[in-house]
Amino acid sequence: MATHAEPPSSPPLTVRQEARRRRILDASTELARRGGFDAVQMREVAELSQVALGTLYRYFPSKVHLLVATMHDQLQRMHEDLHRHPPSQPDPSARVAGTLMRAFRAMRRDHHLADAMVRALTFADSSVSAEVDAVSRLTTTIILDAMGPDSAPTARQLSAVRVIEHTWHAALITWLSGRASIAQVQIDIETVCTLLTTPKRGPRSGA
Amino acid sequence: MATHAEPPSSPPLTVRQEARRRRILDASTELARRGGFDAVQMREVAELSQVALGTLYRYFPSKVHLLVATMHDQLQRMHEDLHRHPPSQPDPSARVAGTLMRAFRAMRRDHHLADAMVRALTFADSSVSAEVDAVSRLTTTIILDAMGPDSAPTARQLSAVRVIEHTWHAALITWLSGRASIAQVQIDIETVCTLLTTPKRGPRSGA
DNA sequence: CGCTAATCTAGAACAAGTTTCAGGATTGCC
DNA sequence: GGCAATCCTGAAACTTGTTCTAGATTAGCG
Repeated sequence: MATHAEPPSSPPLTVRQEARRRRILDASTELARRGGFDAVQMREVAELSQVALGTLYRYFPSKVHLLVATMHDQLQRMHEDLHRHPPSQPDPSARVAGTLMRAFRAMRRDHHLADAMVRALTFADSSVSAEVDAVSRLTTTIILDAMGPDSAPTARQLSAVRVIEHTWHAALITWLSGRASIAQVQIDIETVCTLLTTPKRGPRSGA
Repeated sequence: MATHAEPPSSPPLTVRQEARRRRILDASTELARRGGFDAVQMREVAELSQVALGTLYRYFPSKVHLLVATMHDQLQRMHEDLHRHPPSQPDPSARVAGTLMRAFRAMRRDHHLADAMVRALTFADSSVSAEVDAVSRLTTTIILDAMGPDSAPTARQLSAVRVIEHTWHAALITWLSGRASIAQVQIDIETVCTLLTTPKRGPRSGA
């Protein structure tokens, strides 16, 4: 399976097509940076990336597809960055919280871009599930990387990672819409990350 | 403060205005039940509720406002229902999980309606924050009710409730878009609810 | 090179959310 | 009952996501 969903059809893209796709993603990122979700207008993306509107829709069948792909693109950058400078806290759960807070700082630097990407991600319906799944898998990978290669994660920890992702997205949303402060987001992330180092109680899957 | 945001301005609504508002909410609910978010078209809502389009916009300044208000309306019904038949599990955390699973069953019965309400809730931007906040407060109330009147919740538990709400919304989204099974949603909810009965570790606020 | 299929372009057209406006109906108030 | 302010109606207009069409361009291939 490819790292990202292939735009038009199965065959590999030509060089020019790859370049078009990149121009489109860059235009999307740039417009999102300027004004968030609303500023990413399909006509403007087409113009800025020097591509006809119909072509844009051939590469990304909807605005939401485009923005989810943009998020995937940005996440990949962050993933590489994390490989270069991995979190250094001693505790796995603290490393995960630290990683998410680092991502959060990046979002704060570009809150318009964050707005566009996160709104698209949560607004996506089933027609975008493949692309959203790709983003979700990448996020999971980033969190598991932050936990460290120590031991294989327990079933309980995998459940915790799911809940951490849920909380991460929902906390971002409340922050983006101005209903939660930065401090509140931090508390929420730290709270949910304690799930990683909690003694098993309900579930049957102990380490 | 009123339980719901007043539609046009501050003064209390006349009887006819109250009736209009109710017709609009009912029309919204009915259309959402039929076909989810996309089926709630403002022109159709106006027609079905026998109100001019301009009037609809006077009561609810956008489609998202309307659907968030619809969610608030439905949550109030569920809240009353819970008062009549409160959850009976012995453990507070199990009562919360049970309550959310009951809500989830209601959503499964009307998954189109759930789609419309939840998508609107998470798509809402800052212009809807007052209304979204009202929904959030009501949800918090429902969860705290489920925990029981025993003792006042600790600070740690209040943080846990926030994270539970985050997880609840995000898990619903993944289910609605077909990326998570019913069983998976249940696991996520049960996982996050263990936060309520976890020994304090990071925070300083012990019971 | 010349052919064919796929792709790309420009632009019109369509759909649904939102805004606007002129005029009629209701309401509050004296 | 009459007056002013507000609200409501009906319809058109505007915006932006999406689709469609007809004609270039390009890619792959003999």
